[in-house]
Amino acid sequence: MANRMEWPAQSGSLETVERATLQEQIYRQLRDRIMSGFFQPGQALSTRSVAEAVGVSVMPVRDALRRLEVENALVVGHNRALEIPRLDIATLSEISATRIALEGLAVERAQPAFVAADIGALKDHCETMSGSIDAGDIDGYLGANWAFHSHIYRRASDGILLSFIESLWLRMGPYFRLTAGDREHLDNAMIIHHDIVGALEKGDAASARSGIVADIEAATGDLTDWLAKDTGSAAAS
Amino acid sequence: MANRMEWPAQSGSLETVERATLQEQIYRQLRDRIMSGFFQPGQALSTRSVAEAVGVSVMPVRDALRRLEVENALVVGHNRALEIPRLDIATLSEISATRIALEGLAVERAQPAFVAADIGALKDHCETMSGSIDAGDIDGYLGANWAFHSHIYRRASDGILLSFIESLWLRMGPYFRLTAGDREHLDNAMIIHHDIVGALEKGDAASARSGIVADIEAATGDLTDWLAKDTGSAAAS
DNA sequence: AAGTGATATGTGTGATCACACTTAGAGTCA
DNA sequence: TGACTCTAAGTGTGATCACACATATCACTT
Repeated sequence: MANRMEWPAQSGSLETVERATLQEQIYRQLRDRIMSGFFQPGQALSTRSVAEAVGVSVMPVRDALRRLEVENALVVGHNRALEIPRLDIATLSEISATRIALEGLAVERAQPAFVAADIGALKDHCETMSGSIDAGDIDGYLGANWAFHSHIYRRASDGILLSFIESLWLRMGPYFRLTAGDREHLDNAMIIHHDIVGALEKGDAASARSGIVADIEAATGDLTDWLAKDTGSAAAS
Repeated sequence: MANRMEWPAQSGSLETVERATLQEQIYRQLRDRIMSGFFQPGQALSTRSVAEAVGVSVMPVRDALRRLEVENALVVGHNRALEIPRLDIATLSEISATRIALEGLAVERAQPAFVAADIGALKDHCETMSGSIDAGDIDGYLGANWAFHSHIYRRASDGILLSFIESLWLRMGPYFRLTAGDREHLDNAMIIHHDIVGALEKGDAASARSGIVADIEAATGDLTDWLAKDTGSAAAS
């Protein structure tokens, strides 16, 4: 009974996306929820519980969960059920270093392909982020933040590199929300974002890369502090 | 009939690995064959054809193929069937840049963890490679080459970073064999490998990284030439 | 002879069932 | 009271079936 999933409201949105396989719809829904921090680290997602929650058979759920497992967004847990992976400092360090390597490469590759419309899109995303911060809308901020970054990376890759970066964000998704409430962190992030836009506007790939690296290191630093503080106090199973 | 798979000899080895799910055994077998260049680029691998070839139902094959699809080792092809992806110059360039970023990072992270036993293992792999070259054993060379590299990367990561690197090798696997027949390429590669071992033995992470980068760039250069020559002559569908 | 339709084949998708395995817990016995 | 066994629930795994869809082939019509 402890594994009973809470699957509020949004469940109906599964029918909205027509013309896609059930497996694809479920995958995308779970993926969005993982990246936006809907699920708690350690929460179990078994095929039957998810299948019952969305009202389909286990087959498409099985495919969706397996896909997420391969992408490192889920790991086998307690009694063979898949669950949201917990993050320790060592793993966070590895993920951060990998993010710097991949996202740094991506922004360098993206810069030559950037046109005025891309700069405009990035500025729009920055506007959305600022507005969400003022409104206290963490979901809005996180969504715009990913839209900002993915717009850049999508100019560098149409395949493998982008899928790797998405996998890393998916892995950190459940934890992004935890540090996104801090105003100081958010203000600093916005400064960095504007620096990145400015660098890309000037065609300065090296500075753009430095900006991305600074953004990743800031997020990693905040999360490292949070993890260190958390492991000291929380003993919840 | 054109999609009829040829599945010679080794098929029996599926039963050798006990204590693993069928899906896992099939995945591993397909994975090894892809990385060693057993399958031709463009060759179709449908669930039913593979299931019939190995003598199981479609379920475990379906899982194994999906996993490989998520890892970019297979792509949806002609009539929705999965097939070995073809490589074009632009994709090769992206893969190469990503390999440099990730494998360069991995060797830098691995260096501090290296001990004498690791150096010895690398030298053993070099011996195997040299012997395979002299014997004209391409499979032996490719296997030892991957063993050499993966031994290094395994000291840097137990998870995400390693899985990304494996995904990239899996993506290039079908093409490795094509340039591995050139003696000049092989001799050059062996020099680089010895340089890498020497750098790691001295604890020189920067030189080790340079060696890895040189190895990747050499392989990429040879394969780029091969692809350019191939697209000029081959018009086979 | 050329276009057009029906048909056969191959494909992934999804549902349902049976099974083996693991784990937690209640029950029983010493 | 403690240790043990047995049972029940929960889990992924694999087989089998039916279905929708895409493609190619062949016969039929014009």
